[in-house]
Amino acid sequence: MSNDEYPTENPAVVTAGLPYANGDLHIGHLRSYTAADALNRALNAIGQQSAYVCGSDMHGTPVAVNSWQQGVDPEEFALEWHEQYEETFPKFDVEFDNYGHTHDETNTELTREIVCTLEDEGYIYEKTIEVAWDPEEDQALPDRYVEGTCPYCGEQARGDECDEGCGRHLEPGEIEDPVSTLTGNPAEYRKREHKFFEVSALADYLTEFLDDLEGTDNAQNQPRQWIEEGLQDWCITRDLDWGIDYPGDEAEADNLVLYVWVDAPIEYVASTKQYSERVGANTYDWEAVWKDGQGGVSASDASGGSPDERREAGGEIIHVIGRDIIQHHTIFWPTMLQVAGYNAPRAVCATGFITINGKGLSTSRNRAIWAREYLDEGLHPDLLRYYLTTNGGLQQDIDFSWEKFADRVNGELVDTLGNFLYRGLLFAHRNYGGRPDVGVSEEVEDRIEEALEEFNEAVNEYDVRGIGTAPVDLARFGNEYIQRNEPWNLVNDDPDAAAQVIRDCVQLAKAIAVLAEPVLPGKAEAIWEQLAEDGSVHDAALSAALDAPPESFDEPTELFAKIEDDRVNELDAKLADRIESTASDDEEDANEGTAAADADEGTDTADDGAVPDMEPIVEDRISFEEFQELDLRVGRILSAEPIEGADELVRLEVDIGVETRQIVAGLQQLHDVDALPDTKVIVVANLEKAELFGEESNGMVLAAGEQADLLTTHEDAVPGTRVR
RNA sequence: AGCGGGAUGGGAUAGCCAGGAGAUUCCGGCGGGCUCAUAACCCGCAGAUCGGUGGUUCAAAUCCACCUCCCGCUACCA
Repeated sequence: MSNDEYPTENPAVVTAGLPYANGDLHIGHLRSYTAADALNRALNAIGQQSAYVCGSDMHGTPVAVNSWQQGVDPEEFALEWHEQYEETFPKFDVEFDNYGHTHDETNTELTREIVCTLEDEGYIYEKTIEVAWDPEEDQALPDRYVEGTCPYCGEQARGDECDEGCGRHLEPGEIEDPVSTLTGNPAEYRKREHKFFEVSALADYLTEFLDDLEGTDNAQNQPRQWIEEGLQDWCITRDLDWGIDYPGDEAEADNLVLYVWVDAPIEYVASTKQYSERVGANTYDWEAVWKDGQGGVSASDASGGSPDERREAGGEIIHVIGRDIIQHHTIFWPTMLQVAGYNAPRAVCATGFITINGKGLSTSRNRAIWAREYLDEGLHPDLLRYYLTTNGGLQQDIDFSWEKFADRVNGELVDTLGNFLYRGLLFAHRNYGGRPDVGVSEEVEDRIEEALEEFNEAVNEYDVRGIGTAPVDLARFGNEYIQRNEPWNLVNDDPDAAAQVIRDCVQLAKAIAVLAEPVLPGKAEAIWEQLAEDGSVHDAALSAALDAPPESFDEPTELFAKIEDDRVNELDAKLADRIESTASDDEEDANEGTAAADADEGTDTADDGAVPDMEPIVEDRISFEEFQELDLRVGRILSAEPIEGADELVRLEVDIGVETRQIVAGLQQLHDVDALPDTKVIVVANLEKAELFGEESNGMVLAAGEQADLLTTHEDAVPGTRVR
């Protein structure tokens, strides 16, 4: 690659993060696919050769677990999702030049080849670790395939994480009393050889890589921190039978499969390769992009040449991803590429998250706008593309609500852009049958050139928002221009001047079509047709914005329709109902009170700040007997001292009458520790023991809220008195 | 708590990396204009000490330090 301004001499590739073949697509996904799609289209428009590739991520434990639970073959399971994605993307005009999947032959072969190179280069080593094993099925139990007891807190936990207890990450082999989630049988531990990729040896390379990396700030700053903290080597194999077999006879016999994050990013390369093979290397050469265009590089050449030299030669690799997978794209992936002798990415653009009505998107709570649902509503894809790409900067979190959506669509697309095009072209058609036969005025030509320049700058800064707002800004100018010149009066007073103004408007319309193509491809094509232009706007270069449109064209039609308030309310109500019903399925009538109120009032007051930051009262009532299970006692703090190395934790000796307990509490920064002794407190005496920072905590001291306001007694109840 | 990302007129956003004109645009409010156009469009007004405090500088929204609050990740939330 280069760090030269686009367009460069090298071919470019834009990739979007692979969708995981395990669930429906929603607007969170769509945000990065539409952004990357727009970026790719814009690159092409400014004359940069560029391809847009992606594919479905088929492997990994979740697919294995879910398909197994449904009793279907994992390949079949994942392929079904893959096919759905493949059908859905074009409906949003997300046009991949190639869309493959990680289980196809190209990716499988390429992955094995790359892993072999990593081995040959000496960056892979074996290490024996203990893994859980189901003796009956004679199968290893990675990650979520095993449950058991957390060795730290005694809670029920998953193989890789104590998810309901202390939250600790668990290394393979740590969990006690392991049980197979497949059969429910007790699992045993077996020693297994696994492969590790020596990421830690490449810290210097990564630092250098990050210095040149373009894209969003977060993709550059986060990994710097991880490097400073020290990089861990990366276990790249799993005991699974779903995935790409680890190359080599011995490993294959062992049933070792590559960790899903090894083969997933390689799909970027594989997908580019498939595209290249389909159109021919003369048209698009994947090796020129990913290798260095010098006819392939052997591993030894790769490590020999300086990174700079290899960069100059290769293509412009641009990754668009979600913020949650920065680590994979800025640590693991570039080190793999480097060792395997491939080119480094030029840019990593990490998008922010999306909230719905101000709350976090949650697929399990059904708080999401699903891709299919949006289409079923009959809404034009360009509307959502526009909203998602122009609402804020790429790395900003953005909020979605139907109200905001309608607001932007109506104000910017309908009133500004749509209305300018319609009034201008209608005027032109009625009075001149098309484009008046005069040249463009200098003012308008200058303004269009300025717009093209801004567009070009936006592309160079990966500023998708700027790409999307460029046509709207130009339309805004158009409205101001036509208003200022009043051609409807000039038609009678000064026909030549009128013709000039309308000529300018027609040119602006054409420029808008060209500028709108990346974000509003469907609507841009419609403008193109209204102008009776030949060919497709998708193939038009940016410079076409200044070429004269055809002399005659038909009566234009309105490009966009307003989204009326009723429609917004309807969409909003549907969303609210759906979230509501999902919630009630889950937790019965936990939200009964508010649900009833909402049903009557519509959705206006549903979520808005009516309730301050207080947590709602838990609606599920417990019985008196259940309450009795809590053994609450009055206690008196005898001593308190900070725990070394912990910021908040204090070790307390508490007299609870029958005995003295050691209890660890998070009070250090909220209380004067020296003043704690002799304070009376309320203790949960029968809470199970926990270990924090190596200290046993035998019970829990009650305190209210963030400030840890300690609960105490009002009169003189003695330690040990039961609270009821 | 550590680390990232934020904080800009009533709401939402741009500008910050490469410091200097009246701080951008959208929604909303007020007043006016136009009538070609989808009650659309245009003009004007009100409204921001650019989260706070210091510092660097001739000059700070922009750079530096510290702090406060929000959002994520991680977590010592027993």
